[in-house]
Amino acid sequence: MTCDAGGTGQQEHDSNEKAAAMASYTPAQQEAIDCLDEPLQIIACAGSGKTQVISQRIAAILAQPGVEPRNVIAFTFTEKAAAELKDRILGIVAAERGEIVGMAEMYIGTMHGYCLDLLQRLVPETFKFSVLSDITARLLVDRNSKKSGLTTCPTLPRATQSHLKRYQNSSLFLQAMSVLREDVVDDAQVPEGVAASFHSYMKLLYNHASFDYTEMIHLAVQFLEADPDEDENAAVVQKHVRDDIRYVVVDEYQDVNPLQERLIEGLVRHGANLCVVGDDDQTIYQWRGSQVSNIVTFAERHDGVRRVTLADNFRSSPGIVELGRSIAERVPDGERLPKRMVSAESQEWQRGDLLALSFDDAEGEAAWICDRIEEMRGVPFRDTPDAEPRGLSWSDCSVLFRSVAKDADPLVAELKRRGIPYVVKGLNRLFDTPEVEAVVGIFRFMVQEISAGELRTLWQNAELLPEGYDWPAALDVLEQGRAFEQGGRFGVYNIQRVYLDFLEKLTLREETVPGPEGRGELVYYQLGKFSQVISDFEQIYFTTEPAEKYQSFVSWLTHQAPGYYAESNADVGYAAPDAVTLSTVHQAKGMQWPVVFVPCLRKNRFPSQRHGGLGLFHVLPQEAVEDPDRYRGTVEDETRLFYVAVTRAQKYLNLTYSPGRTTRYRNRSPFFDHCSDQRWVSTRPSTRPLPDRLPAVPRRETPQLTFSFSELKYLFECPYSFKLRFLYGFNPPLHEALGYGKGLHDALAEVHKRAIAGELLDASDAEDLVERHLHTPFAYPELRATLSAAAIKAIRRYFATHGEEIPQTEHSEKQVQVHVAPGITVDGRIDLIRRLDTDELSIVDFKSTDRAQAEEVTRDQLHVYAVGYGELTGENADLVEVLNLDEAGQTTREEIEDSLLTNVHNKIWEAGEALRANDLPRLNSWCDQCDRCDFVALCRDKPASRSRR
DNA sequence: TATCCAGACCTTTTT
DNA sequence: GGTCTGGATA
Repeated sequence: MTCDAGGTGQQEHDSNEKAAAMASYTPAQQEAIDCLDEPLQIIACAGSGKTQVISQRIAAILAQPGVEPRNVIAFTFTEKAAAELKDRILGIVAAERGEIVGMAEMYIGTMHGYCLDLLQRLVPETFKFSVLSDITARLLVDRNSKKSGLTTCPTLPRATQSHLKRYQNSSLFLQAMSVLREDVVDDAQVPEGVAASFHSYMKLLYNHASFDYTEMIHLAVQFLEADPDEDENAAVVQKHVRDDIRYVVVDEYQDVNPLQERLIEGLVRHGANLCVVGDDDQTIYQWRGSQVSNIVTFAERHDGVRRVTLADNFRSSPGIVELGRSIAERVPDGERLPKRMVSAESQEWQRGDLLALSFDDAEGEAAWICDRIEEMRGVPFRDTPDAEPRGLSWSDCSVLFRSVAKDADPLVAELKRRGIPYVVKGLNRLFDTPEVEAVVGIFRFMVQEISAGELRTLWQNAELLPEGYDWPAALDVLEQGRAFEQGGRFGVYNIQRVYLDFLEKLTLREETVPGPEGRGELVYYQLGKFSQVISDFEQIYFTTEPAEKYQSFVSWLTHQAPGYYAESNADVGYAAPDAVTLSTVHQAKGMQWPVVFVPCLRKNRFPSQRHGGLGLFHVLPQEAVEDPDRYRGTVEDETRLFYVAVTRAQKYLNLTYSPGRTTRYRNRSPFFDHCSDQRWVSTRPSTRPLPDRLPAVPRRETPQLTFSFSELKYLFECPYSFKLRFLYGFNPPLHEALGYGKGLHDALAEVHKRAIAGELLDASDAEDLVERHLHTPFAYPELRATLSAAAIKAIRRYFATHGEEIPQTEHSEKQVQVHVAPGITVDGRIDLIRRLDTDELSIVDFKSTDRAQAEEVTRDQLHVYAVGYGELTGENADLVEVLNLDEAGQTTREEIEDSLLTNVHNKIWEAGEALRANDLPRLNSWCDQCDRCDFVALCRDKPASRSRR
């Protein structure tokens, strides 16, 4: 599920009223919107209404005769930006032309998501692949430290060590492995040993049926570039691109890396129109490989490019805009596109709005910031020139740090002391809390690193022992769990199981957490996060020898994991709190606030000094890479980052400095001095009284919610189980048979897709299909054999009972989408849609006995599919069927009724609203739902009348 | 005043 | 491993 909880900053939209009244585009904006047939490059300065222009242009594309939504692709950099853009486009299209059919088939999202989707729709060999996160990729490499090529990867002579080391250098290794695929690399310059490591790593990835983030795009690009006569998959992919793709829009083009550039080229090679949107001044991710030269040389690389510059800033006062411009112009001319941002004067500038102040120490600085935040509360502010003024509130203020982790502490302490509500983003400290220390203690006890007494002390100190807790029972879970010599299979020694059982026996529920009101929620959030930590680890180490597995887990917890997992304690739920935002400048990209603080402007911090340590260029010679400096970070990069920080402010900007504790950070940042010299900026606070206060009104915003069908299913079944699963992050224990159901689905998907293409498979293909699609990484050998035999049988059975209907397949894995209300969208795929002999159109959902991902399909869910299908095709299906692939399985078949459809629509809407209000209660009493629930032990006791299974 | 050297310190993060 | 700082030295 993706959700822009917003909460903290307003997205870069000029508010919805403006969107509605936006008959008035500037000439430049209108030119961009109208240009549909030439390659278009939009240079969008900060606050220039970029998202609105893109949305309007896409609406114009869709309004052309003969253009269908599936002909359009729009890439954004984050899922959040995608949700925002999608909602805006749907809004415009609905207002201009009412609902249009097939919107689910317009791709708006990240390039990674697109490539994964493309592969898993068109290339059967990839159906079983799953995606590794940074964390799980690193676990995989460390677990297979030799096989992955990590420890055989040589370093260059000037490094202090000759090879990369397990654990210590795995993230560097992964960076190098990514750069080798993402960048333009001169193969001749890559040391032989590194090339060999790369080969090993790729082999490991494919053997594990896993993509890392880079590989999704890399593989898609290979299919786009390969000779279609030589590669069947390439032919299929390229045919799809040639037939379907007519418009490609790329947002944040300045952050595109060379591999992504190749993807874009591959998609438009057959004549699709390309529009790129970006601002070279806001490139802040070079260190991740993005290449500014893409945007600078775009016009040279394409014929007949129309270039439109959106220079009007609708966000900020002239003071902010001019200050921002002076910062951008610190970057030498040759490195940026010429442009001149001007203020559209949406905000008024007054002397004293922009301050640059020095303090003697960090405490003084923090105290002043808090004073200023309190002082700003209630100050009249107009969101747009024609809006009624309202009083500023907490959520109108944000504090942007170069490094939250290093610099935010004094301010956090002061905010806390004064009781000002705040939200911190980007803090890497989940593992510092006593609660998580106590949880880690569980596993340190299991490997006999600490005694039972010490464990209990940890839990006491963390204040996590509920009233009347049963310590011996809880301890017994751990004793049992560590009886490794009993010789059970690895699957028996399930870490997640132990963890959940321990919490159960301790009777630690959200409401039994000791302490003040609200602590239960925070603690449960931490416990849920930890459940995720376990999942990440077990996903890679599940099949390791139990004793070794627990030992590895503990050392991973102590040495590696603390660096990975961010805690954001106030982020529970979608209800946006009225609070001051503390965040890094990076995370503030795309946001705006009336009041912005940029504190701790110290030399060596902002701009940040260059980093030492074993780095990328100890593995790859820098000559192998084009423009190696971008991986190192330059002053110009920091300048652009500072530019981003300053241009977040709409009206009030407070730049402050205080010396840091160490000599290194004692001096003022040159950025601070630059700003002090600008005439818009005052170096003393104004003594002029602030205008009369209004009541503080927090900005209202509607968070974007997008959920999948399965998430919706949980929300319908039991809101509290949804909360445990998706808000807190609890994961059920991994099951040994995991992957069985997915494999069956995938095999049948291939059958149906081939049928659509006119190729009919039969029972004799069953083994081959299972071989290709069944991936059960957690099964022990006998189980794997059993599952494989069962799958073959199930598929043969399917051919026997439904073989005749296969030619009547209309769609397989059809992507559908239900747009329930502004900001609430449900996404999903329908397994199969087929025409029956009765000429009725039927929506089919496959079911299999895969305990770990049992899809208890409800009538509601099927009707959601029906609604989605209706929105997609404009045509209503007649039936919904659940087809059970089990031996004894029964097929159910039901007519679709209009009244049910309306009902479901309302029900989704209600569920979305409840989610936004954070109203996710438990079911009233124990019921069948609870019997099946993985987390019932975290929720309630089993009534005595229910017998144990 | 210029130069040398020991010692301290070490960011950002989406997919 | 690279960079910055400040005190020691020429």
